Amino acid sequence: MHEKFLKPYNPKETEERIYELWNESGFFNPDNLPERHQEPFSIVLPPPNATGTLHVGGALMIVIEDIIVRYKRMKGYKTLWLPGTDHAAIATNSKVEKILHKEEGKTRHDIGREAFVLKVEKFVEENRGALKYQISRIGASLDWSREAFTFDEKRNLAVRTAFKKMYDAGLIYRGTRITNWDPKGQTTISDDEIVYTERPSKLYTFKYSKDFPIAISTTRPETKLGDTAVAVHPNDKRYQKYIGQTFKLNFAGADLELKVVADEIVDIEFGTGALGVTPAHSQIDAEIALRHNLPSIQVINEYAKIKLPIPGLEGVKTIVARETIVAWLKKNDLLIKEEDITQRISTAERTGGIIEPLPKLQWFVDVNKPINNRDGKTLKQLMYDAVAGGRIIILPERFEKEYFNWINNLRDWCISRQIWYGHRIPVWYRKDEVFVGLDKPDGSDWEQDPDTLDTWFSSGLWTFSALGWPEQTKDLKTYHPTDILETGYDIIFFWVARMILMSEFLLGKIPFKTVYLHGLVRNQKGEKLSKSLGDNIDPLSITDQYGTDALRMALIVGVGPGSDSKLGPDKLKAYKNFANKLWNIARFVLSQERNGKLDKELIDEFNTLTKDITSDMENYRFYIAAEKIYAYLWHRFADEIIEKSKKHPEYNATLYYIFENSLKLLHPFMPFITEEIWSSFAKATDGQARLLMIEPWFTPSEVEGPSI
RNA sequence: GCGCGGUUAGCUCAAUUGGUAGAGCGCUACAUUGACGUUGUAGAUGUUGCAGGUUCAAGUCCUGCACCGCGCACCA
Repeated sequence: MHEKFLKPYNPKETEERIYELWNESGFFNPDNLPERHQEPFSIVLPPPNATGTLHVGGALMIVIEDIIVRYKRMKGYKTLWLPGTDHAAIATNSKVEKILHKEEGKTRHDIGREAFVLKVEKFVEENRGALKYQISRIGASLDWSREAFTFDEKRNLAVRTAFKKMYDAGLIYRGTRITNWDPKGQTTISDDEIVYTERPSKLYTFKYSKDFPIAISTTRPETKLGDTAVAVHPNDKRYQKYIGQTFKLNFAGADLELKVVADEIVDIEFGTGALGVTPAHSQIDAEIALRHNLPSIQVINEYAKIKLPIPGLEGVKTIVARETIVAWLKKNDLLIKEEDITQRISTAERTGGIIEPLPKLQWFVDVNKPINNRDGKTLKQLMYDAVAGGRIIILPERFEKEYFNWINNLRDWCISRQIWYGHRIPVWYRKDEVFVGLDKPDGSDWEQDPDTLDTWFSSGLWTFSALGWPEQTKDLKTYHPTDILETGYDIIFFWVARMILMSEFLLGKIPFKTVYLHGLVRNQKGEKLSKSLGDNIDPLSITDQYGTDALRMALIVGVGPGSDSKLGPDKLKAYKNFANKLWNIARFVLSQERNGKLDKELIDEFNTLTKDITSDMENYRFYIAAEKIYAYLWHRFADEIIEKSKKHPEYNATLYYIFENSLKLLHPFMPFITEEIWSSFAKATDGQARLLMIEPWFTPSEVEGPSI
């Protein structure tokens, strides 16, 4: 017996060595797998943010995918798991801006676009290495030779190509719309990047002036400086007589011309049943304005300050302006009511800035335009059909409903951002000319659009851009559509839906066959782990303390797809003990001579277990499979079968047989310790050193003869 | 408002298509220098949130309710 078994299992000493062994074997790369691996199987890694560090949620993602990939590889598939990182435009941009401000007290505008982008790129490069190390420590059997980055040369070509194709099909347009403006990040964001928070607020009911006959309610009196109409419901008897009339008046220093219009969208029950229409600062109001051909007055600028040249208000922050106007209303005896309400505030996901709806000239993806070469279907329909038609399965199933619900409410996707780090929009302008193409057109005076693209635009291409698209590579033909997309349920809209959109339109194919969604990992109190709370546990510190295999088990066991889980020391300790138990089982088995014949009854029992576990693996019930092999090894094999063999050495051959094959079943879950133990057993069996990682998955075979 | 999930042992959670409610941690007692960073043996704690219904049989299916959480919409 190897003397290593005389000491307790030491994960620290083992893990890096084993990972190196796997890496050097070349088997992470499907091209190097033995002959029996023919049928392809592929997963692309959801690329973690290049500037971030791996958190426990990221570790869960790695673990689930590694389990799937290791299982498929052992089953004999030509298995590719493709790694990459995401440039995460807004997140990275704002992170570097923060650092710049902290270290040099400067903004990006102080140092200029070029210098800023260089700074970001340097920062990203430094971080990617650290991230890659973290991922490998979790045991990820990723093919690093194919590593991609959402912002490298090839992916940039993919982005430009995608933009051009969509533009040519009329699916991308430029227009002035009410957008979600983030005053803090100084950029627009998409609807999905908004996070709602509740806060106490006041609902003011007032009259614009003494002579104006209708009172209205608002939570934002300061925007009323830009009102151009008052809308009422066509059936509302109270206001019938005013419909169509126009009133000129002065409101807090602003000269307003208010037309009374009738619109179905107005809720008779709300407030006074009349709605002050501010076309420049409300989505709904802009729609009303469009229907009634109303002018639009912009009140607020990009810094959330009053833009109008009104003495005492110009340049004042919106919140201050609100107080000023309320005071003016009170002074002029126009304020009728002031109620306390809870208001839902829109904030920007990345910066926390309060969203200011502003009319801006931006680029959009049209989700409702019929597409010629897709039977006149819209992008919305393409997204819908892929899932509704069963070509893509979402697990757990309930998320399919959320997916459909999201699509039904989907509006055009704003894809341009005013930040500097990201894929530059491939559009050039010269006077009144607009050129959309892969590269700058010939001739002078062309200027490229200063904006960059929403990071999810490039992420949406990931399943095929990572495989080389637009070039028709061998990898693309072999591995696309990918088999499984595994990610957190929190980015189903951001990412999963956008990938389906892009792949369906650009390739006419689904990007993946199955979507497996995992839940959030929470701390022991059940709170969401967040960086701001400071409890964002580094998975590597857990690995150091308990071993990676224990971390993997603790993350997996008892956690079904889509459900949130808690991670605490108790669970980690339990699986650390299991690793040690396994180590001692190995020590005991190795100390026995391989005597006797196989016992039919015990082998039959083990065969049944194997069939169960295999079926669990095939049906994505990893959390159950892991628990079964754990319970069997400890409480059946160690507690009963080994104990029995102590009095009956003729069982020893059976011990070897079951334990060696158990290592295969356990390997996807606890790859390090099983590989380490296997190395001692493989030699004991036939003197050949083989990696457990590419051993064929155990297939039950009948044992002849009676039980011992 | 529309929709989804949860409610099971002191705690954290399982229970694959309906078939005697389980695990880990914790707790109690006993054993043990044992292959074991201990581990093993035995044990206690449950009207599976509440009220009905279907069924030979319900944690699981149906109806209603309560509480916790989430998504989307509205948010003047």
